[in-house]
Amino acid sequence: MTSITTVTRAPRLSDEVARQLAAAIRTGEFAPGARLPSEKELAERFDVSRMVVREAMSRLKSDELIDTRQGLGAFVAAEPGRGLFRLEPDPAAVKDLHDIFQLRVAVEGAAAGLAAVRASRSELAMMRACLHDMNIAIAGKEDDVAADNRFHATIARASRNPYFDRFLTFLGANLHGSIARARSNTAARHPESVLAVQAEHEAVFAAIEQRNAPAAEAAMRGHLSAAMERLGLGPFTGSRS
Amino acid sequence: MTSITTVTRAPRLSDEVARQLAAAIRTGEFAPGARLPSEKELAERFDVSRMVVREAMSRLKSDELIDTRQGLGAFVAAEPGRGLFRLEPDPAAVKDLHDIFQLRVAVEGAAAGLAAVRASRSELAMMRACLHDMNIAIAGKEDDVAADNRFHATIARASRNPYFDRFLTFLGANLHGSIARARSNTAARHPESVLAVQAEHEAVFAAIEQRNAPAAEAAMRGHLSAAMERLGLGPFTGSRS
DNA sequence: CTCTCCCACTTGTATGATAACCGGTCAATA
DNA sequence: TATTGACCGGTTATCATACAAGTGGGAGAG
Repeated sequence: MTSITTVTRAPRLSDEVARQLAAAIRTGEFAPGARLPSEKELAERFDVSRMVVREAMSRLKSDELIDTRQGLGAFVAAEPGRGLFRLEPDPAAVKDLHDIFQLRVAVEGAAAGLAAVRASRSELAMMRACLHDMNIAIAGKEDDVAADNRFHATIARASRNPYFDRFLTFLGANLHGSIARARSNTAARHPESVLAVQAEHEAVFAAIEQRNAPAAEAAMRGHLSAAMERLGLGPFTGSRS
Repeated sequence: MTSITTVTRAPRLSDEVARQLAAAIRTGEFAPGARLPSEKELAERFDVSRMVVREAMSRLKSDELIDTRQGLGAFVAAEPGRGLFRLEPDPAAVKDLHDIFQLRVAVEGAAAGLAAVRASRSELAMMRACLHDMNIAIAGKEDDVAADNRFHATIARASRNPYFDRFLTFLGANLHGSIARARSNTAARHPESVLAVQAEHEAVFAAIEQRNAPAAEAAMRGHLSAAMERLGLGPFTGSRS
């Protein structure tokens, strides 16, 4: 046994049914407003029990793809997928990571601009503390990723717009795993790049502290664009003030 | 009977169970990685059948809040809610609409910047056609909302970043309904504001056509910020180049 | 003590039954 | 004729039970 790998666990039937129904809806096979076949009929067509169909439908309801009414049937939602944003990037596809990161650059840049206008005294202090922690780590030839994340999270919160905060948290969660993998491929961080990163952080903070929104946005974009290139995801290729 | 209203339809049990479980997970009552009580136990605790619990669990699985393994049980996901972004604004809360619109300003501004760099000839032609249609409508004292939407959609597509495109479509779908309601509250659009809107559109297009990314971003932000104020959602209060 | 087998527990799936609900038919009635 | 109201077939919502399949631990053999 030379090439052992994780076994492919038998997929749950309801997953498969949900997948197929969702695909049929998204491709327009079932148009918005149209009525789906009854559970009984779907169960026969897929050759599964009605239970399985119901569980699949339950998921589609949760995703707001369909809408069921007792006694009437199940109907494709007027706007399938409204109210729900999902991103399932191919972790191997650099293009996907690049595109998602680009979205983050745009949003977090704007968040920094808002933070420059709105950050409270205590939030500024928190940012300063993060910079301090990172400096200490650098002096000890280490890399305080936690403080880095805290710094960015504080700025997002300081935007005083919960949707910026939530969306950046969301994007971050999706990028973290993929980035960690991408980073392990490239060589370890150059020791001098740590200093560059810290300089960028200082620039962002300085602009926020001075309440200079355009400068804060530009600095954050510069920082994240540089981060993209350091990760081998290519340049931002967007507008730069 | 002076104040008749629609009756409150009895909520589905699985909805309620899913809601309570999701709340328990999000508040940390069930920590990430922790094992949930068995379906049987939950069924007894909620005093419902096991099916209802299973349907609720199915939805939580779909939202990536939990993860079940046959024979083992159900476990809270390591990062509950990762891979899923939902916004359920209170349509009556102006603050929510303001915040979401602000996010749109940031993202669509960046999309315009990217479009200035990347838009193809045919996409430029499409934008021009939309402007033309809107001008015709204005001449006839009408308001071509469809062309307006097409114009914005084309720019999003021209960013050549599918995530910008998808996210803006998502935000648009969520804002449309609320905006329509908000607009009906205020008086109908001033006739002169239509001209202002068109001037803003022309400015955005001109910058894109000239491949001037910063100008395109600034113009789009200006346009959308003005739109926010026209809708009575307050100013953008962010960075402005 | 170690190894193996078995069993309790859990989720996944199937089946059948009942209740609630909906739209339409159609006869009874004013 | 027009309105009402009971009824019917079909559909979803819920329940109950049973069995299959996967997991982990513990009893018992060696």
